[in-house]
Amino acid sequence: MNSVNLIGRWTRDPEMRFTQNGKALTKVSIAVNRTFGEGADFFEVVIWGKIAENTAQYTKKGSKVGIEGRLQQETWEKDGQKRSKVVIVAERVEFLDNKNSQSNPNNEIDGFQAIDDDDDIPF
Amino acid sequence: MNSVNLIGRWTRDPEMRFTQNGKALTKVSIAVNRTFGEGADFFEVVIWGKIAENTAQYTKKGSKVGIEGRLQQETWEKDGQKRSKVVIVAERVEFLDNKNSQSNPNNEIDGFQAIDDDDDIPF
Amino acid sequence: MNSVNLIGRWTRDPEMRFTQNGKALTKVSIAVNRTFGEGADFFEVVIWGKIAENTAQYTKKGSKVGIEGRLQQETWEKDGQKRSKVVIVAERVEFLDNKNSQSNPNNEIDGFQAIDDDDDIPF
Amino acid sequence: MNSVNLIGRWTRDPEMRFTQNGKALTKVSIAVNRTFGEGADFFEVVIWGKIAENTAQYTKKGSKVGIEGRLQQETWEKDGQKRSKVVIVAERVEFLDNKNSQSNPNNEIDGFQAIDDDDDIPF
DNA sequence: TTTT
DNA sequence: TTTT
Repeated sequence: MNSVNLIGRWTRDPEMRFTQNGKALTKVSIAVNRTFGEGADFFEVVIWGKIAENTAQYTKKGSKVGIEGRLQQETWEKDGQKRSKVVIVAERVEFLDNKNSQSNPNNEIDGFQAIDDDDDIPF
Repeated sequence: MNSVNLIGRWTRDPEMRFTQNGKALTKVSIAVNRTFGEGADFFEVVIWGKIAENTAQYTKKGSKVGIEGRLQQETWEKDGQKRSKVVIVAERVEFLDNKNSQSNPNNEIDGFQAIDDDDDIPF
Repeated sequence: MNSVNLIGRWTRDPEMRFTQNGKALTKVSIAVNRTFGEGADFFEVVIWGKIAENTAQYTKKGSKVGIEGRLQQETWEKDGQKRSKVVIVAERVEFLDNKNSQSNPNNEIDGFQAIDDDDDIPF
Repeated sequence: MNSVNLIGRWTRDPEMRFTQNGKALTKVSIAVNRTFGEGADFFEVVIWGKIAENTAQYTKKGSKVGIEGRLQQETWEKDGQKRSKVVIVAERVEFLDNKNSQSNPNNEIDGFQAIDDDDDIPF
């Protein structure tokens, strides 16, 4: 079991690219406010596939989002040193800014996005 | 382990009362939209203590909220029949309507509310 | 967002069947102990696909499991009355009885089972 | 909202100490197996209060546990460089080794431990 | 209806 | 009984 749920705001615009095998990959950072209003924690978020595309397209720095995902340890080498950090792999991203509820009455982009990209999800 | 995380909207105004021992108790129902936009699920939510008061004071029918809590089985008797249902006991409620972000720059009621007033530890 | 995480024990043997479209469906009930040892809550669990098969094959009444899933409201009619109840749709089931850690050194069935076999809806 | 749920095993013995203000603090590291059996992720876990004491007393390297908690960003300075890492603050720890289910039929230490230390929780 |  |  490895499950994470967060609500927060992007601290910068989501950056999307395609990997060599053609899969969309978005990286972004989230600010999660602490319970009693004293500051925030900042985490790195990694998103794959169709929701990576949707997130890059429909959200930006400051957007409020809800995330369902899991924790992952990323490891790499730098100067012969093993380094590692914890990131959140988002499996669902819910867009929580209802600014567009006027202009988007059907709420099509508000709500969870599908996990996968290699398929058919209407979006 | 018993952990639930939801984002949704109240389907009616939260109803608060005080129990005999003076503890605030709010009951409300939440609509949680399904992933692919096809309908919603409706759940009953029970809130205790200070967040019960805050929820009743600052949210209403239609308010968007994030909930951290746990599942609980409520049981009772009716006509000599044992009945039971599942409710969510919310230990934190995050108010997600940023309408008030203008009028409430310090964001005091936006964000998680403390669990406790002055009593026992629910967590 | 709709996310549930539980640890508990099956209160009865998982019952598996295949739906008309050939998808495995397992129903079972879980007992989740409360924090301070006073009793338990009982919830109904619904499992689809390959993990439905694995759960039916490798677990039984009394098995300890961890569940990742989501809440779902089931509705039906009885005597012209609309009825409804809350169930947990398990998207992952982790088998926590390490009795078999001897006989199953590779731990292949201990740990999360994949959600799907070969089809739609990864989540 | 900031919620994490994990099942895994301690990679080393939990190390407990008391802070200056007399609060118990346990640090430990957890290995969480990936879904399809390919490897594990390793995370640092921080535990406060009574459950810090219980965890140090009743678990050790290799113990299987379930954790409910939240993510926290720890920051510090090293060589004039700002550094930061993500840790899990465990608010509940469930002991999942049922070795003692024989010798401990009442299961008193199996199950969640309370969060706080400044009180009375029977344990 | 209930698990350990 | 239901929210947007």
